[in-house]
Amino acid sequence: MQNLLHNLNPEQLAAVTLPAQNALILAGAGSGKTRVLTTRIAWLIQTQQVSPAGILAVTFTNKAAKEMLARLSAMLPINTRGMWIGTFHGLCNRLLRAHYRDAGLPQTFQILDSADQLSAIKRLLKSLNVDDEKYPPRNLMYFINNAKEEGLRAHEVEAYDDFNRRFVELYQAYDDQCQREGVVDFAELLLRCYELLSRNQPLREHYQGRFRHILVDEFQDTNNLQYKWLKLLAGDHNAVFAVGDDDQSIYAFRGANVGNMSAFEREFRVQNLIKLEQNYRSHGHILDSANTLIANNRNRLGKNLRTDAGHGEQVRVYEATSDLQEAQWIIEESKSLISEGWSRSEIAILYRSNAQSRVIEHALFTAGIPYRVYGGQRFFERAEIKHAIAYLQLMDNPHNDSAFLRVVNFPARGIGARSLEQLQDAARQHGLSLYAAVPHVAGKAGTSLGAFVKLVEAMRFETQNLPLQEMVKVMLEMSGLIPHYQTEKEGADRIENLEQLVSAAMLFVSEEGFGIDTPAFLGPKTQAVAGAPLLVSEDGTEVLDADAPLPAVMSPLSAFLSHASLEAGDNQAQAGQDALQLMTVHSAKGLEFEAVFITGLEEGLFPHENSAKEEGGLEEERRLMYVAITRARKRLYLSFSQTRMLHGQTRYNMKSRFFDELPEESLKWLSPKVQQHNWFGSPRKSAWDDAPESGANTIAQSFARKDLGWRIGESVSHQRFGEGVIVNIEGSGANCRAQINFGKHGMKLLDLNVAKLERVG
DNA sequence: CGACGACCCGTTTTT
DNA sequence: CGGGTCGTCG
Repeated sequence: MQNLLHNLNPEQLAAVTLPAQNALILAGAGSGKTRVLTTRIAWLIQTQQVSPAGILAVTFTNKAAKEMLARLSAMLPINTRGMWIGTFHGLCNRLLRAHYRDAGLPQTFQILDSADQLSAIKRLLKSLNVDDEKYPPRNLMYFINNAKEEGLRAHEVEAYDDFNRRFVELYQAYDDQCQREGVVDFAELLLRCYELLSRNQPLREHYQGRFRHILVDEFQDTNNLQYKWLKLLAGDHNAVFAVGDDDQSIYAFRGANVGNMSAFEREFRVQNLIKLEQNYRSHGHILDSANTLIANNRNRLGKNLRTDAGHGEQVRVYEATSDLQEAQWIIEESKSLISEGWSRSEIAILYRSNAQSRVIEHALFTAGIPYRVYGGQRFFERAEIKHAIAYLQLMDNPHNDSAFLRVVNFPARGIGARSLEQLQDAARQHGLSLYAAVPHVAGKAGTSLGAFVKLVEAMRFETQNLPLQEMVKVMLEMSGLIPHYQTEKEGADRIENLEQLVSAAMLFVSEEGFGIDTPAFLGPKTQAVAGAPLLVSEDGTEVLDADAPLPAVMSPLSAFLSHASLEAGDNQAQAGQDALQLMTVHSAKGLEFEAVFITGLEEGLFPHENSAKEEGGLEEERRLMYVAITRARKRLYLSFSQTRMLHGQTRYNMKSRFFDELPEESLKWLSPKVQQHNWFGSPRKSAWDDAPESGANTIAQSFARKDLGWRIGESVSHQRFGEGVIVNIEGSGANCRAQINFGKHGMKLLDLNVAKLERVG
């Protein structure tokens, strides 16, 4: 125990050793949040306040769950298998698998990822002859997911007008389709589980009685349904230990509700609120910048990070003339960091939106510096993998129409649109799945469709007693996927990926205990079963507690398919090599680097222009900036550019308002703030007017002399609107007007003969 | 049935 | 500008 607790600071120690009551831990960036969470669990177990089976720890990402498990295994000598540590979705999946009957699901229900969900919706709209111009599939998807995340079924959603009523009807139709096909989307996983526990009292009481300690990571990211789910499981007697940081709430756009933190404090009658404000990551100037910036937000729970690390270096600020030149500067700066001995993987280049990476990538590529971009396509999202998964899905549950349609004619077997139309008609007529409707189709179409059904049956029969990885191998051959890609000239990469799928299956079997004879499987898991009470299902049959070994609850194939949907796999293409790290600010959350570049700090980009329209949008952008700043340990660079190529045209942006919210004494302006003169003799606040970059040339060309001596790209000041940049000038003489970007005051069209503008510089 | 061209649109993302 | 989708040809 001494070991566990030593080296904790007083606040951390207080949090770890709190009594078994609800608690809210406000954990600032770099304050040792994960450490507190895992040490808390270890301490509870080691002091025998709870058995491993009494722990429920919830995270948002698989990565976080894995890390927690890994740290725990290092801390505790015991087997961690009895503990429930996972994502909201993973845990709900597990509960639904164990209690599929009570949840009203088929045993082999399958999980739709977002892409699957969207195509299911498109298919629905088509089958109902709905105009997808008027009801865009994407909007319907948002509508459905939002409703589900509020815990609302179609019949509970208020239809306030005809348009909205149609959405509600389509929501109902979508749920019916999913039920018919035996599939659930991500939000459904949570909602179905919530409904299961709220309707089924014995089940609810069983799990409430079991999970005496519920621990939640990244609490600020919970949505309303997750909050309700936690409240339900907590009941009146369990202790919820919620860890989060309201200042790092950056996912409101996908349903996260920061308000859950104060709601939690109130509704769970939190007596124990502990702030972790000691930062172990960043040097002083960096931390001061973060603190000063975030102090501009209202509605905070309130927190100020401190460090013992000393001031360190100032934050370096750079003004570029063009996005190209900004990229070049980043490369030069990185090069000198690297030559000073900084490791490439400890340097991160962050941007607000993915589109910004292009220029930087290009410059890095030209300079021959290895880099890695996060956020691309993930393993299980690749087309060939999706095809293979569809075959596996059909083998497990042939009524999955999405899977059926994906591969019924891939590789091509002469089943065209007209055959499928006949089949879909027959299915609708008889209320059957496509698979089941095949016998109702006559003629040539019926024959080829029948052959496909026979193929699926054969794959199922041939593989029924094989280990998972063999099953995948056989499927790849019998389905014709491998032969197909062998004849394709660009198929080599795809075959390689398909082979990786076999490896993934093998790895899954060994890690998840689906290797039937492994000692890990027979050991602690059987004990768990013996100790777990049998539960009586609503239909009177006995079912196992959901911590029965997974093979007792679902087949290896079902489990692997869940895994493929819930954990789409890594999205890092070129792993291994020491490379610069490129990513959006969002994906940088939770990571840290020695040196960080925050790029494109311009009005309209960061803060993003769309954020102005949203309620609380600017505050979320500011939190995003806060997250970005707090990623850096020792060195932080901030950069912006006067011009930027976006959507095929040059934009003239003002520097981000966030610069005005940073402490001046912590900043060091690299590009001198001196007035210089360009070719036209007009001043422009910049040190780079002679930069021979193409971006600068674009400006030069657009500097064709307009009337009254004003120029595109020039910085001006207006009595009411403050500082702005001239974006365009139209007309001439008495009719000369300028379009000016006044940043937070927006774009204005001003008559240059009337407006009182002053040059800035 | 596949290839190619017109056209549209453009934050952030995990499960 | 560039990626993705849709529709029309061969």
